[in-house]
Amino acid sequence: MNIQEALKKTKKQLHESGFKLTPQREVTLLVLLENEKDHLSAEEIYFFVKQKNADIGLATVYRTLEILTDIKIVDKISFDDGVARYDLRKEGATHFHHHLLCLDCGCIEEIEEDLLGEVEGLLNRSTIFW
Amino acid sequence: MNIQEALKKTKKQLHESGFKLTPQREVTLLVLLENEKDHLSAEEIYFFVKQKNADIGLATVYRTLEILTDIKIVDKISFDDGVARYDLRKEGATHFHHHLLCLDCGCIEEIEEDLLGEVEGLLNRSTIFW
DNA sequence: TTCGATGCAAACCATTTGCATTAAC
DNA sequence: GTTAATGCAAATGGTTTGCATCGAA
Repeated sequence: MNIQEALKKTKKQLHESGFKLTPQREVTLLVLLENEKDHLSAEEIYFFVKQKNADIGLATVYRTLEILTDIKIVDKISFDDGVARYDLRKEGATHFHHHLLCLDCGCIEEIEEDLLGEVEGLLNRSTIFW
Repeated sequence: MNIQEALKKTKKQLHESGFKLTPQREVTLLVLLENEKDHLSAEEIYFFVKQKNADIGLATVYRTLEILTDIKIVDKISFDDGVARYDLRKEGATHFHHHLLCLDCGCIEEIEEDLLGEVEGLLNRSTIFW
């Protein structure tokens, strides 16, 4: 699926969840899709969004990310550096995946293997993994 | 191992790492040992420490917890609520364990099963798990 | 005696919020 | 036209830091 298709799909999800489709939300989604491999912080997303000549405030980026987290389009990740990062959910992913954080360079890698599948079966939906 | 033994042992670890054994550090260790089952935040630890009539500032608690994290006596855990929690390492534990956070009541449970053992074998010591 | 440790208050900084204005529906 | 969404600036709150003092070694 290319970016335009994915954008269309996520916009539809937003709309179906009862939210208005504003240009600010659209450009934030676009930045997330264009940087799917990275784990961007709100400030970084704000920076990229501004580069697209978007008229947007940082608070709106935060508010948009909160909505996207609520409707499960992105996952919010907290490492110990005091900055939350946001990760687009993989197509069809039903649960969180893990990350490796390099203590030397700070880079983040994803663990592809499904480490939690077995345990998740035991849990109800009021529970999230960490 | 009872609390007094454990305290003696962790104090030794602190000292062997080149840190001074101050009353503030000792009482912080004691609170951590007495609440081993909980996942206390710095503020909560400060509260318990103060209850022991200790003359200590919140900044010292933070500084002590940073040291204890560095020398691997505790693990620092970040959920998405903006408060770091601190978890005494289990005796002989060589890697991080996982947590379940209840979205209704906020309680935290530990996952006993070793979910990461296999993958850890692939990694060098510059890497931490999340 | 020395140098690390402490307490306090101020600084920091990511995130949230109040409010008047704007725009999606 | 209604109501949610936005931008801005101010507030929030957990954590860190500067600095003078203290005390473990």
